[in-house]
Amino acid sequence: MSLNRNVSSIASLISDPSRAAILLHLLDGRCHPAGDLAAAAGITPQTASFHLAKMAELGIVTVEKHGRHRYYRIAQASDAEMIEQFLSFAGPAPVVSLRQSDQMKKLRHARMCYDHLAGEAAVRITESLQRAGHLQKDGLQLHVTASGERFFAEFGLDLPQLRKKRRAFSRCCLDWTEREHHLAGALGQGLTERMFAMDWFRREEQSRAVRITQEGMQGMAERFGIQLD
Amino acid sequence: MSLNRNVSSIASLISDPSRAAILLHLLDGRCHPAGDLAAAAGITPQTASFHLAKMAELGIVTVEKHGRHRYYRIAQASDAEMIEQFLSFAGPAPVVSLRQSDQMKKLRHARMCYDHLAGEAAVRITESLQRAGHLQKDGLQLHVTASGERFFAEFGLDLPQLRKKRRAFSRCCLDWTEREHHLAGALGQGLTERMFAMDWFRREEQSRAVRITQEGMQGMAERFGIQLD
DNA sequence: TCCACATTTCGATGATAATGGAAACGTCCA
DNA sequence: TGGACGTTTCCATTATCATCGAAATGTGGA
Repeated sequence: MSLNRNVSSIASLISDPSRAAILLHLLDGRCHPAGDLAAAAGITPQTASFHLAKMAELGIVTVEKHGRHRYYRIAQASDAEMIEQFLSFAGPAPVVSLRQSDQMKKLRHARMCYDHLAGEAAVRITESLQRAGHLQKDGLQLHVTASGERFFAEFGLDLPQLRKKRRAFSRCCLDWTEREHHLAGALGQGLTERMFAMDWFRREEQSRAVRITQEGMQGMAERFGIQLD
Repeated sequence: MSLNRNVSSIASLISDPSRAAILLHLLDGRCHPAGDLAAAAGITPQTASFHLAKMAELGIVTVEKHGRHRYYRIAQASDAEMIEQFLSFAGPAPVVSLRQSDQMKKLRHARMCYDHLAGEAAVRITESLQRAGHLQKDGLQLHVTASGERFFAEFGLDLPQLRKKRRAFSRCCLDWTEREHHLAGALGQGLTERMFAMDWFRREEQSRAVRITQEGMQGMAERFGIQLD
């Protein structure tokens, strides 16, 4: 009567502080060279390489060689969401420094969750889309309604194209700072991409945090009826 | 930039196969003497005691002394739900034996998730309550509507009493076999208790599985419009 | 009072696994 | 071609931790 092998291996992945630090760093959805991850976790390159090899073997991260660098990233959005969800149980990390608290505020406000937007902004957008009848929640799925089809098309998204991708089209992702759901899947990714293309958001350097621009404020108010401070 | 201490400690709790087996056994919400848990995990009483002490220190389980036995149980429903959710990521365990597959079928059908019903039956009931307009989903909350108030009262639940409990009144709990939400919180517990009182369900011995009675079949059809096989 | 039994504490053992030094490999650049 | 650099592989060290035997604690029953 033992648990699935996977449960234990996934849990032990997170249970090691060094690996947890690496994963947390990778949660921004970007590619990171091994050296950066070592620095982020406070370990030597050898040790980081050891951990990364282990994670790659489990299929949770993938490598891409570019010159003498090897860029790692989380393999699947669903894994990133799993880690995010796990974070939501433990609650936000205890605040140690002012600088950290400031960073946490930014993360809570808006951040990347692998390849889509998370945080207050994402939750509010998702709520707005449901309220407007563009999305309809059904279990862990978020169905796009007929009006939603029109809305997203007008917003500049190519839905048929997004549906073709080999991943969940539209689904919920639990937000660990807001404890609410936000839009994930191909649609979440596409919407996020589009909003970045319109310069509504800009990524902070070296962080998962995302900054909302003036255009973003205005656009969110006009298109989603959301007032963010 | 390291993760919260809790994240690692909780993860390492699950990452050990023996502890995982113990936790899985405790997921039925019942109290279990230490010896039973040792047997369930396939370890000696000493080792089980060691693990249980560690879990108790983290506050994930609590002890109750009765004579020369010490009964352990999962301290909080939210922790049980956390473990259930974690299971949902890894998916169901690989089937090894026919006996196991049979047991899994039962679990998928109806089981206890700490103190409330889970599995297909629970998901269907929750869906039905939403469809009938008695419950309304709002993020992770499930609001009881005015018609819901009447329905539950008529069903024999004392809602004001349930609201008084020092825990979430009504919330979603992700079902790891169905990958859908079911009703949890004080209301989920109360509803489950009431259905057991009406003899709609009966617990299997030594298992989290729950059997539906003839009365249950009939009642579910009449009250919830659900046809379970 | 004595023994059986459930459980814990203590102590020793053994296995596992994270870590970093040394060195090798491959790539970029001069 | 040679050297700097990012990364990995190999290897030895170390620390941690699960495990169990032995013994202690505490409870119930005869």
